[in-house]
Amino acid sequence: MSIGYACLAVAVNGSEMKSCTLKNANEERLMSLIEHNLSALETVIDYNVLNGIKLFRISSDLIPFGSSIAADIPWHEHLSGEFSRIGQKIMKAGMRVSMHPGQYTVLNSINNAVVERAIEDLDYHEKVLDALGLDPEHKLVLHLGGVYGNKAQAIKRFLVHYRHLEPAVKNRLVLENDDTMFNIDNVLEASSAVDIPVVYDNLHNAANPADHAMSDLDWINLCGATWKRGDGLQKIHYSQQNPTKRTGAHSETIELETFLDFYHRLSAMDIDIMLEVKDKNISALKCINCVSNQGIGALEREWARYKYSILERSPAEYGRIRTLLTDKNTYPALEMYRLVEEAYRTPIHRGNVVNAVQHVWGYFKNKATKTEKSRFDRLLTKYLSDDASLTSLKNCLHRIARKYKEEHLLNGYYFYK
DNA sequence: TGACGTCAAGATCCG
DNA sequence: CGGATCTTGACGTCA
Repeated sequence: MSIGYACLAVAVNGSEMKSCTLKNANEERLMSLIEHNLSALETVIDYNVLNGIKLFRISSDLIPFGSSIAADIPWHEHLSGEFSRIGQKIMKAGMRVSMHPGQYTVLNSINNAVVERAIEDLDYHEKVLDALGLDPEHKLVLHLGGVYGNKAQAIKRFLVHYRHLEPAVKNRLVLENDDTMFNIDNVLEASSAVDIPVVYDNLHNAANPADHAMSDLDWINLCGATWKRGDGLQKIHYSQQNPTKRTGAHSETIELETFLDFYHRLSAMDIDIMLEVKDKNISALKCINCVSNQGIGALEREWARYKYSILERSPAEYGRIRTLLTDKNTYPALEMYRLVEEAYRTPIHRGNVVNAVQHVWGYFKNKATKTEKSRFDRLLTKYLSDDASLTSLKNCLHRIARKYKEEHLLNGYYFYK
């Protein structure tokens, strides 16, 4: 059982992907972007290994225009050493990765050109996982596509096109229910015709349920049967509704209570859970640390990252968590994250913000230049009189932290959450 | 024709 | 000039 997150890591220095617009793309530029992105990927993989995260989705943006203009660039040969090194790290850590072509990859389109591009896109994704040297347990997640007024026909067309895919692609392909068109029943029907494993997405199911209602657990059990030997553990997507956005929109963070309730209903099922949530690795670590004992050290590392963003909201919670972690013979993960969530529910008060800002400034006050100090002072004054946003004040500190390479601050959540 | 989702690039505005 | 903030881009379907 692994819990993971998708595509990008928050507050992980050097993990950012780069891209360019189509009109600025040329072979040289793309190649340098690819080199950069591959190194960013390695940074994320290293971070995952270090933090015990064993499930991760690689961003489709790894190779910009990977299925169109970059398809002619032999990046996998130029960078074969890097790819296989990263792949080795993934395998050695027992990490499982995946990729997920988005809503615009439509294999069942009624437009042949769109189908062609979908095939090229799948080939591209397969090429990345292949370059990493990963076996078919590392999956490619796909949606069925469009309905075009006739679901049965649309599924039929998907199956026809599916049968013509490269075997390597077929070996990795898994299908997911979507939040507007093909519900989990539709996907299971398509799956049964050609034996494609099915990824159950709980929020998509809530937004777009099957005709006959069943519990998450029952659907997960049904989908479990579609995962065969060689496919690896059954995989599901888990997310929570964002209360301020449209139905089906992912939440900012995973609420522990709700997640644990879901998780415990799975009881002893050995499945991989991909979280789809805005704060990515932050929620993944929270969930991982709460479902198994990762050692008090893991909690201490988390506390080091949360520290100033908790202080910014609630000095009381800050004090409680500190006290909680003093006994090194315990593993108070649940209590710690409950206090963290409580602090994040606390409305932000200017006094607490300034207190946290001053703590962070403490890292630089002896080495900052005159200009940096006066800029900081000026912004702080303006913030106090409501003439500057908290964001600009924190961005100012973030810049200084980058300049002086304050890893402790750069790896913390303060500048990001 | 706009909305949908996603992220970073690009453009523009501000002091 | 640097930094903050808005807009665009790239993808395809559907209302």
